[in-house]
Amino acid sequence: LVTTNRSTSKARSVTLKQVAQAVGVHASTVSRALNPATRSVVAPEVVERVLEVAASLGYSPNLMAAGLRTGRSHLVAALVPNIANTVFSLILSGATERLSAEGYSLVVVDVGDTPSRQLQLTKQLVSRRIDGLILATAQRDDPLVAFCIEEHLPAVLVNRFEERRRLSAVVSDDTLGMQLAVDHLVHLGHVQIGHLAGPESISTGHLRRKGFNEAMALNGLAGPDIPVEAAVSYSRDEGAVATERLLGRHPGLTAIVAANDLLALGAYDAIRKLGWSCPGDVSIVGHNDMPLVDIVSPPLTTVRISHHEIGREAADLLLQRMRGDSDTSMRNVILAPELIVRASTAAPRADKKRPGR
Amino acid sequence: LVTTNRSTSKARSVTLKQVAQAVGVHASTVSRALNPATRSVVAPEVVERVLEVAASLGYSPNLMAAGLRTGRSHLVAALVPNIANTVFSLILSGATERLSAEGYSLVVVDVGDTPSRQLQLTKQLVSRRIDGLILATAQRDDPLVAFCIEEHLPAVLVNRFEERRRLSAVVSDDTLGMQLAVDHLVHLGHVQIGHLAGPESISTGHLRRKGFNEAMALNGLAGPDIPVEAAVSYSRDEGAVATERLLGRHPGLTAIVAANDLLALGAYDAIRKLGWSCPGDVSIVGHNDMPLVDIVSPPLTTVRISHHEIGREAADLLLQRMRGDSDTSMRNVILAPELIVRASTAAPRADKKRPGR
DNA sequence: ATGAAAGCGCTAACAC
DNA sequence: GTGTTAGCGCTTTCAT
Repeated sequence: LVTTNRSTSKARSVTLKQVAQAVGVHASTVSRALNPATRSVVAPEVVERVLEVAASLGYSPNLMAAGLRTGRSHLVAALVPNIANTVFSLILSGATERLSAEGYSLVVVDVGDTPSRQLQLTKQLVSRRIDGLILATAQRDDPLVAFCIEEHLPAVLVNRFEERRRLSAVVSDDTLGMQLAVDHLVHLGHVQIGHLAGPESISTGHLRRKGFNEAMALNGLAGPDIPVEAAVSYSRDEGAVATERLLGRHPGLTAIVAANDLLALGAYDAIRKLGWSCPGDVSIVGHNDMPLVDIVSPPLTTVRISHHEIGREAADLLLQRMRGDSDTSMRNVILAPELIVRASTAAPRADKKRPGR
Repeated sequence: LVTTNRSTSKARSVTLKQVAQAVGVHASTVSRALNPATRSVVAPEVVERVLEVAASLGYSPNLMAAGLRTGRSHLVAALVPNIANTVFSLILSGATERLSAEGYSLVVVDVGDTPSRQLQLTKQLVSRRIDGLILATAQRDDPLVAFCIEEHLPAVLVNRFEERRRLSAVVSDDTLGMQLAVDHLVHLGHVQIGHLAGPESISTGHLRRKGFNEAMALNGLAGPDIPVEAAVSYSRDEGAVATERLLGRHPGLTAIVAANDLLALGAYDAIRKLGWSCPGDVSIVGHNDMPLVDIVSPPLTTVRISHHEIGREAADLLLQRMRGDSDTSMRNVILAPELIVRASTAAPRADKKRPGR
C-alpha cells in the first residue's frame, strides 16, 4: 500500500532539461552543445561538461520531439514489392550506406504489389512525416508516384522507371542488357530465340521486351511472329507457367531470354517438368544476377545489374532532393549492366532431338 | 519581390486544428472523433462531419506529435545481421502480418554482426522511441540484450537464443533438427558423418553442434574424435573454407550435416573444387530450407524451420510485452522443424573410390 | 457531448 | 556565450 519510486516498469527517459539542471545551465545551451552544427557557439568548457553529464546520465535525445519542432524526421522509407527478393536487399544495402552516413534511418517496408495497399502503407509513412521515399515498386503508370508528387514528398525510383518520368530514377540499362543476352545467344549459334517477358505494366517488363525485339532485329532475326510470352508477375511460379505457354506455342525454340532471374528459374522448373534439359535442349539467360543463381543447376548465365551502385546513386539523388528546395532537378541515372556467362547457355544441339511430350 | 502564398515547395500539412475550424468544433473534439477508441463519446453526426472534412482536406495525423504526447511511437524495429539472407525475410513477413494489424510499423534494420555497430544503431532507434525490438542478431552472450534489459526496452529474440534467457525467444528446435538430419543419413547407410558447424558464439551454432553429437551418440556413432569443424560466420564463403578443413582432417567422411543452408552451399563449392561430387562422394544436409535451395545443384536436403510462424509468434510475444506492465512474462517458444529430403543425400558409395587430391 | 488548458521534449528567434 | 520565450501538433484531464 505504499507508493514507492522503484522503477518497476518503463523508466522515464532523461530529458534535455534534466541534463541542463545537472550541468547548471539552461536547456537551450545543452541543445546547442549537443548539436555539432551549433556547438561552436558554446564555450568549450561548457560543451565538455554537457557531453560528460549527458553521457553519465545516459541521455538519449527524443527524436520525435526534435522532429516535431524542426519538421524533419530524418527517416527515409524504402518500399519494396517483396523483401525476400534479394535483388532489392542488395540495392538497399547500397542506399543504407549513404543514408546512414548523413544521419538518416532507413525503414524498409514490404508492401507487396497491390497499389491500394501500397498507398495505404505510404499514407501511414506520411503520417510519420518521413523525409523521403525510395520506391522499388513503380509501375509504368503508378498512382503512388502521382501521390508523391501531390504531397510534395521527395522520392526516387530504383530499378524501375515510371513512364511519365515525373520522378528521378536510377535503373540499369534494360536495352543494353537484352542486347548483351541476345548477342551472346546468337554468337553461340541460336536462331530460334524466345523471350520470357515480365509484366508489361512494369518498366523492366516493357523495356526488356522492347530491347529484346530490337536486339533480335539487329541480328537479322526479326520476324512476323517473335516468340514472346509475358509472366503475370516476377515470380518463379509465374515464370514456369509462362514458359509452358511459350514452349507450347513455339516448340522449336532453342533459347530463352528471361526478363529476370526468378522467371529464369521458373523456366528451369518448366523445362525439367517437360523432361528436357538446360542447356542441352534449351539455353536460358536470366537478368539481375541475384545471389545464389551461380549455384543453381545449371549455373545461370545472366545479365548482372549494378545493385549496389543503384542503391548508392538513389540515396544521393534523394539526399539532394531532400535538401534542395528546387523541385526542378529531375534526372535519370542509367547504369550499364554486364553479361555473366555461366552454364545455362550453350550452342544449340545439332540433331534437335528432344524427349517427346 | 512580392511575397506570395504559392505553395512552391513543401506544403505545410493540414493540422487537427484546421480540421476543427473547418468543422466548427474544438480540436479536442476532432481528436476524439478520429480516434476509434474515443469516438463513441462524440455525437454521431459530429463524427460524420469530422470524418468527411478530414478526408476532403487530406488530413494526415502527425504521428510524431501524437507520439510525443502519448509516449508511444507505434514503431517496432527488427534487427537482422544481413538483410540479404532470405531466412530473415520470411520471418519478418510473418511478424509484419501481426504487427501491422495492430497498427505498428516495422522498421527493418540491417546491422551486420559487429556488436558495437549494433549497439550504436540501437541507440538511434531508442532515440526514435521505438516501442519494441525484434532481434535476429543475438549472440549467446549478447551485450545488446543487456542493453535492452537496462533500458526496459521490450524485445524478443527470433531464431537464436541468448544463453542467459533474459529475453523471450522464438526458435526452431535445433536438437530435433540435428536428430532428423543424422537419422536420415544413418538410415541411408552412412557411418562416417561430419558436422559443418556454425559459430560457437551463436546459439544455433552451439546447439546444433551439441544436437549433432547427441544424435550421433543415439545412433551408436559417438567416438573420441567426432568430425566437427566450425565456420567463422554463417556465409557461403566461410562454409567452403571450413569444409576444406573438415575434409582435410577427415578424408573418409561420406556425409556432412551443415548448421545452415549457406554453409551447406559453401560445402558444395568446396566439394566441386575438390573434383568430388555430391551426393556421389559425399552427402550434404542443410538447415533452414531457405528459398532457392530446392533448385541448386543438387537440390538440397535440409531441415525446414517454420520461418513464418516464428515471425508471427515473435510478434505476438512482443505485442504482449509492449502492452503488459508485468515484466515477468519471460517465455520461450520452440517450434518443431521438418526434414525435407531432396537430392543432396544418397546412400554412400560401395567402392568408396573418389578422385585423388 | 464539448470546450479550455496544460504539456509531452525539443529548437530557434530574440534578447542581453 | 547564454538565457528567455514561444510553439511544433497532438492528447487528456478537468470543467461545464
